[in-house]
Amino acid sequence: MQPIRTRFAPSPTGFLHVGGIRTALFAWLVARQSGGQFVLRFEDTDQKREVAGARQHLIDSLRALGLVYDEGPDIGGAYAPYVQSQRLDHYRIWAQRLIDAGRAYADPYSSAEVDAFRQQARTDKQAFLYRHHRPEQPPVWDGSQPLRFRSEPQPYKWHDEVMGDLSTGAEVIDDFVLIKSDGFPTYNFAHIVDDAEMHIDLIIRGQEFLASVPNYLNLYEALELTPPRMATVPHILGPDGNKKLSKRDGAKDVLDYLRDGFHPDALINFIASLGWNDATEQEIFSRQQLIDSFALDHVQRSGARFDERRLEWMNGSYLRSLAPGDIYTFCQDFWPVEALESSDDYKRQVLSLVQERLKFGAELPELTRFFFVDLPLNPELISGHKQLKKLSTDELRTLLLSAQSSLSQSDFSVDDLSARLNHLLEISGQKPAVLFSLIRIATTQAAASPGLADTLAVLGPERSLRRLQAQLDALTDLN
RNA sequence: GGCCUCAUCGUCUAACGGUUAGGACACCAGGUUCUCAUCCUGGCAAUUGGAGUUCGAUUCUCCAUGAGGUCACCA
Repeated sequence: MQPIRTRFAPSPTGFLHVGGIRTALFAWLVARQSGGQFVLRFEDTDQKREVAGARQHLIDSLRALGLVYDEGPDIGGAYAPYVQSQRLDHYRIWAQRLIDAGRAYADPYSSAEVDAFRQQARTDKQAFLYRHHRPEQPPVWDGSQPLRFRSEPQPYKWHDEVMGDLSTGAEVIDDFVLIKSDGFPTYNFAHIVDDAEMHIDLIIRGQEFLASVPNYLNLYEALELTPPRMATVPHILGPDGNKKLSKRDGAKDVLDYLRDGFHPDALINFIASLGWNDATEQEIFSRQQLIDSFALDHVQRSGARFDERRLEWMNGSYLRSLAPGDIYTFCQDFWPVEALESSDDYKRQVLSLVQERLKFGAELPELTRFFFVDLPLNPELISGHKQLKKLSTDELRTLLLSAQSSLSQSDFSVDDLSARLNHLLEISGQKPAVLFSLIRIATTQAAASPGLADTLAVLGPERSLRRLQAQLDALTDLN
């Protein structure tokens, strides 16, 4: 396989959401798979839309997900700079070539005049084409007017790595703006120059650019450039709508997912599988497996909905597979505040019990708080229990007293606790649903917890017996 | 309105003319001595509609419908 150079070229106008990440991921996968390079480039030609901090945010997001780029704004490379606002001289040179060849001209109209043309087209229920108003004797371009491309409309057929063979008629080709009156190039012009100069082999981008491709092809011809291969990926849709995923649809910053305790590998796996699969029934892919098996022609042509529940399942699957040391490291920032004073050893024991029920890191506090602090007694856990609510207070006390006397003799190893709990089951004649539930509730005051013997063993004798006593006291007060 | 693209279970998808239309998530039921979860077993559930082509269409063609994109001195 020939090495393929790909790029991710976001504009620093906001945070990076899953749609953007997916484009970056696919480009990264192709580069890694082929032994090529993955390039990051900032397309910051619209100063008005720039958002403070967005550049660093993009870099942080890619880093956090492990989408390491080989060349980019902050690390340089053979074709630096990788920031369009620092490449204006490059665009000037290519623009001059077009002017000299008679393929670019100054736009003499005011924006109000162009708007009027546009309005007329709308009234006539037609697509707006500037070239219908192309001036016969345009003024010499002095940089104060927009510079427009003099297109040569014709039909095009081309191949898209994802969408397949595409074609359009000449009616979609227009004289678009190359350089704005503020001196900055448009995306339409700048990306073509940059991709050519940076020797990008394959462009992967969202479907919002699909309609512009014929114009690009026309410009490539005027520039005497061979177009790179192109791949168009459909948008990721919101969870309940059909709209393109946006912040108000619940699209979150990928860093938010990381902050909530989603594992980068799981996030990568999930986003890759959103619209792509290798035609097998495999669902979980390691990073290397993704690199090995990814193929653009297996990317879905229709948009996919973002299903957070599936992400949670996948993340849980990843967390369960982590080795004890790795899950411990992963969870470091998610412990409840009450765990602050606890030893590493104790926290490791707790984690070994809750690892299999953790879907993402931010769930850790609610799952583990009772291991670190005595929760307030919650009478509803008993009064609302379908078995326990049938028992009298005296019966509950009797059961707890026998549990107390047996457990106080225990060394609190899991084996001994299990043996004693089984014995209690026999002598009390109660079902596990009654006896174990009661002891579990008394010692955790939590709606859910890991297995009883395991939980007691981690809690230890002091905490367990104290909580048993507290439950007894509460039941006594009721009498 | 013009142009382009898309269309399989609720969701993500497999089946590149022949399958009882497969898998996963979610959901439901049962099992794993208690809860929650894991794990196991089972269940529910789809080819947008209509014409063609063909011995045979999820698959090819056309039309309809629906959805998305685009028609910026934004990317």
